[in-house]
Amino acid sequence: MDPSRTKPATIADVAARAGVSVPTVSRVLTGAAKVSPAKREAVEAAIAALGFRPSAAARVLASRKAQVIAVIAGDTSQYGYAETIRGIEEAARAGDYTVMITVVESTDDDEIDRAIAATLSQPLAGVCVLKFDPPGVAALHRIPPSLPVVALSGVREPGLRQAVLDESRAAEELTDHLLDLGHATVHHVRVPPSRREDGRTTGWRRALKRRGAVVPPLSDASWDPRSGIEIGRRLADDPTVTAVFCGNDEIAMGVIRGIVASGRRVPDDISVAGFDDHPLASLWTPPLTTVDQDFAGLGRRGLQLLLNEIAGETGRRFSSERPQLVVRESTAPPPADAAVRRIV
Amino acid sequence: MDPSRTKPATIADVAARAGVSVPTVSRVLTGAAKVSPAKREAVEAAIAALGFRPSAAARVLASRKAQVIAVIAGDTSQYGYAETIRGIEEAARAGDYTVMITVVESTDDDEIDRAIAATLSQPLAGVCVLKFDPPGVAALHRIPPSLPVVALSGVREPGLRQAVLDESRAAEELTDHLLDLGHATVHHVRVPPSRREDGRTTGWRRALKRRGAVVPPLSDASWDPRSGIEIGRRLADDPTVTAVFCGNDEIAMGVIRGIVASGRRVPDDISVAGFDDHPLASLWTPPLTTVDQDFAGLGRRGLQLLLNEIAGETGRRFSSERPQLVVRESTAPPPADAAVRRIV
DNA sequence: CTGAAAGCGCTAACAA
DNA sequence: TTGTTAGCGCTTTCAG
Repeated sequence: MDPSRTKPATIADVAARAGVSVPTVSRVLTGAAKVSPAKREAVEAAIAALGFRPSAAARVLASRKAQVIAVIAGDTSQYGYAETIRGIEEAARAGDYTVMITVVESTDDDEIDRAIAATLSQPLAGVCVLKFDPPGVAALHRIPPSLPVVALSGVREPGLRQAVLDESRAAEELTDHLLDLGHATVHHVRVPPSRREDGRTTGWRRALKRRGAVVPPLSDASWDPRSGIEIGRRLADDPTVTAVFCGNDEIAMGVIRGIVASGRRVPDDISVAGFDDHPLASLWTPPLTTVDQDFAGLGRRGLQLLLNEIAGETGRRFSSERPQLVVRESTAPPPADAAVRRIV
Repeated sequence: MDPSRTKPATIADVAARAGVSVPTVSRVLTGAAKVSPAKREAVEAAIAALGFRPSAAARVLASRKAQVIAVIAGDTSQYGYAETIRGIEEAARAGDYTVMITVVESTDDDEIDRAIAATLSQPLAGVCVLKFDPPGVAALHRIPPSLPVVALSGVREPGLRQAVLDESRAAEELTDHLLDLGHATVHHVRVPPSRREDGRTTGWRRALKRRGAVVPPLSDASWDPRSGIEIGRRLADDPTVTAVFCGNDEIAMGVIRGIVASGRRVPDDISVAGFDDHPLASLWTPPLTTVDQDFAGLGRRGLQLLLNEIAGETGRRFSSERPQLVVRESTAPPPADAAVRRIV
């Protein structure tokens, strides 16, 4: 009587109630083989009446086919990660897959193995690795080669099935925008890089070199927006700094805060640009010039690639998209005296 | 030779290689029964040599015990949700559980069932429902009663195993703070409520009534920070408005933007407070007065409660924590003329 | 189209 | 302590 004590119906219960054999029930469940309309209806009625839900565990065991996608990420609450995961989940749900999340916080192999052990012992259809930071990159190498894998990141790499957001091209375009405004060079604040050099930094450097501008030393920020404040202060103290490109919008907000605290204005004295087009970027004072990254789309594309591989398709192993430059009010031409100084 | 074609080792392979029976391998795996050191070592060596990883599906099927926790949420990329999920995942990983995420976007029973069907067919140890919005609330009722469930939310409700962040107390305190500053009353901008009335709104109303202040009409915002802009404009147009309490920090940022665009100052003309202590709240101009919510802690506490229930403990069914008021610079006494108008 | 028989990889009694 | 014997709930041959 107590529903909480009723144990779930099995396929045998359904078969009995519908007056058919167990394999017939299985056939209507999987839709694999033809079943006469009469029996099919009887089975469906029994399923509904019993509230039967097939056990995924038994199913996986018998069919050797899983319906779970594991997502491995270095972080889940950062804007970009959270959005990417949202896109993955959305696409997975549409394809009747379920998403499992595992966070890896370290780059140490043993720690990674420990973190992903519970997940890898699950029956997995495939794995999505968010390769935006060192832990994500390290985790990629610990996935058994027998599992279909797709990497999502900001830089193309050979030999990998991956969906990317072409950050270096976008960063190059953003740097060009600043240079076009008349700045002699552009400083860069880097967020924790995924490799020796991430796409944003690469694009920035490439634009500077192509235009013959000096490549100033990098500043390194953490993921915490407040880490930008001190960097902003330091940059503001250097009178030759007129343009700063930050690795993400949140750091840009911190940097602006630090610059303003030092008594210099944005963009009048110093232009500051971010990256990502965070939901608050347009609300910031001043509204941020940035690059719109479609993270949710990246997640969807990545999952699609993975599903293709799972289906055994030999087609595309790669999907790239170019983020869009969004010019707002935090970037402007350098102040007149800076321009003069440059010419001299 | 090709590792990608090697099929995974089974427990039988391990047993054969170690020269023991299958159940003995199982015993060292589960640690349930005593095994002689010699055999244990042989088994462990075989496991390592073969890179054996037990199949969770088979394990679940045989033992009827799952190691997966499903998290059902209405959103995953919002700051509060993302942080809560991070806390859940962290605690789950520590307890060797794995976390599965499912998003429900609708409040329609059929759609919810469709969304969670794939997840519920998995062998689940328990379910965490993030009950902060209407889809989350609706989803709670669609979980089979046979499954251990814990609800995470901002308001206590009887009959539920739940971890809460006592929002109404905190909202009351925040409203009191504004009233203490000398404001005649406080306006409220609500984010999509989880019930007829959410904790933030309840606390606000309670404080106002207790202090004998007028309860002004509510404004409703969406989750998009930009929806606050228009509301800010409208509020700024009403000269009697001197204090606004927004349902979250992001909306507060939008509201401030709208107020400033209308030519009024924050906090000089109008005080604005948020809720959540978003990572950018302290960087905003002006830095936001808000309430610090420990979402990650909420997630950890909730998961702990769920683990207790799974372990069959009859102990605490409830865990509550009081968010902390954080006073920064977006709130101040009302302008002198407003005070006069109030006395008259 | 349908049913009978045989597992999937593991754990849980039960003897030994 | 250890091995033997039975399944867990489902899918997959294979006959019919």
